[in-house]
Amino acid sequence: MLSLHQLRCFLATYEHGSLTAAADELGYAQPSVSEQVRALEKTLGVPLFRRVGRGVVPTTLADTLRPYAEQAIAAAEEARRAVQSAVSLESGTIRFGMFGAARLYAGAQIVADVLERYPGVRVELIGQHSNEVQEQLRRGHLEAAMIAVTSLESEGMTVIPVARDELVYISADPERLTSPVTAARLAKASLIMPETTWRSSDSVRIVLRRFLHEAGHNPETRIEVEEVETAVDLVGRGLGDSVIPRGGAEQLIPQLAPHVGYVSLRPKQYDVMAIVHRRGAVLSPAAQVMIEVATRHIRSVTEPV
Amino acid sequence: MLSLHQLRCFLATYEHGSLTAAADELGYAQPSVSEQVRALEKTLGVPLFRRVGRGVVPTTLADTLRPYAEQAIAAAEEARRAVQSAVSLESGTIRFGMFGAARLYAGAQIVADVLERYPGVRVELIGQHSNEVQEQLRRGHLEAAMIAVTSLESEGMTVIPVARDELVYISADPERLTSPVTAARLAKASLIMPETTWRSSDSVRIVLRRFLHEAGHNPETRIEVEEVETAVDLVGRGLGDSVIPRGGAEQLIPQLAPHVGYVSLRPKQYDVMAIVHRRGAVLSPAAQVMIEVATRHIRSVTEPV
DNA sequence: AACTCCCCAAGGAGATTCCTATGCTTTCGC
DNA sequence: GCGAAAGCATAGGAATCTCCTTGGGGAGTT
Repeated sequence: MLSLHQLRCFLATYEHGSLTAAADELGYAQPSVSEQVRALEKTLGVPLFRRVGRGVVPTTLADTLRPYAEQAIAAAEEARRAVQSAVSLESGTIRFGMFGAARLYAGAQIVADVLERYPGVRVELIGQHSNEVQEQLRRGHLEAAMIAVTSLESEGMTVIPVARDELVYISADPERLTSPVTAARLAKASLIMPETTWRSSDSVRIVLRRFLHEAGHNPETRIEVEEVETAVDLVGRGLGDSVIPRGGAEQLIPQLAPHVGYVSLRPKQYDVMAIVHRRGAVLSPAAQVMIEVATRHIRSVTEPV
Repeated sequence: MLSLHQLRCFLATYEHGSLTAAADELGYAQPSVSEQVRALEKTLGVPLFRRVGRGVVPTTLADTLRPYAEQAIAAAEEARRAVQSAVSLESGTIRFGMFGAARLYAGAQIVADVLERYPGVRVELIGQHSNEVQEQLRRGHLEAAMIAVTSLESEGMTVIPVARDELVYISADPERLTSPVTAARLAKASLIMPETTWRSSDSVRIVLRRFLHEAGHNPETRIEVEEVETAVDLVGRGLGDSVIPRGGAEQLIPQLAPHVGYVSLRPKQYDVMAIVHRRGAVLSPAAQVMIEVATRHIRSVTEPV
């Protein structure tokens, strides 16, 4: 009989390409994992891995199985959370994924709002960056999240756009802010971009890449930093310009670099924020509360999609 | 640890409002179901049923849990079905290795044939060059492949020759095509050879090296290119001659360099194509299908071994 | 009050899980 | 090449889990 335990062992093995590594991760001895995987292969009646010298290699049947296994485990994981949070709306923890830049909008206020409505709960806002959050969603470690997306399609996920924020060009030089910035001008600009660690998957970067490519240009940045705050600061010192969401600009410029200004791109470009959760998931009351509050706040400081 | 078995017992109990009835349905004794449900309540740390005189009544927490339990069980059920249907070739992926030059024979047609026979499957033909494919076989990333070989012995591999294709000398100069080319003449020719990256291990090169060495000559090429197409094109411009499989010549000359002709070597030399897989491996149905189709096609455009 | 239905508890047989130790094959570094 | 290392399989035994049977108790029913 198929069991979750077998599926867990299977997935760990699939991801590591190794029984030993899987056993390590799961905290078991190698033969135990080996036994579970073999039992799974037996109940399904098909080989899932080829044993080859060093390590194991998934067969195409393993590829077929994987998404189902993930879904089963995620459902079990969510079951646990749902029950916990059903108890907890009076006394437990509400956990919700949110991209780091959310602090530029209304992070603290969201928490305050939830706490006012449910005085007994503990609130956790998880996540540094949209991509990290998405990974945690996929693995079922998070139930739902509000993140920046570049596509409304994501394998196995439901994406509900909530709001969008315009990307604006910021500069300390008023000369460059007299008219909207085209792709051609942007390509020539000396850019300071944040989120270096996520550079290949950061939503602002992706939008800009698309923007430039369509006009036949290639994106190139002059300075790479991690924090949006740092980027704005450097722009303030005249070391270059940058492109950030308008919400970030309005929030940060007055306190970090008052003489910096901003102007639209032409055509206007947007960062889209969306609620994301596993497709078909039943959302817990706690998640629904968070979604409602977060959506309301984000909408109050941005424009509708 | 949460298990599917517990969830199954929970659901049956939830639906019947009775442990006895659930046990009946599941084919267990009543205390067994009772134990599973109790274990589930313990791992979740919440009560799922109130025991009232006659039968049991789900709590609101049980209501919360139910959809997740159903989803987890459904996912497991679907996993089983998906794997079954993949193994019966109704769906799933067929992955097969094949050397790049296969496109000169019947690459696309092979895929079309498999798809016609198994409309639900996805087909992946992996590989740029025979040597790269062999490496993937060795590492177990591929189950079986059709490649060009120069030896029927390969460490740990089973090699089943399928067909051979003659190597022909191609030239834009009709003078040089009046009689079969001997090793002595070939050694003096100004050669344009493809597959530069694989030059030391390319099967055509190896066959030619052998051919020349036996007659006491050393191979030397004038121009090195990557693509067979490029080589044929250059031969068409009179920059030199080349040696390629006859299948490639027949395919490419009419479209790339119509006035180029070809002639045999003396003695005739051959490129041998073979099915290769790890020694002792039991081949999946998918691999067998690919082998059958690929063999049939290759044979239809070449001569038997 | 007796009966019935249905749950819980206890105890034991059998299966499963998980460990350690060991052997075998492949791979890697010298 | 050849020894060392990595990694999976096998074996055997201890612990745990599963599932059974039997028996007890509470709550409706007659």
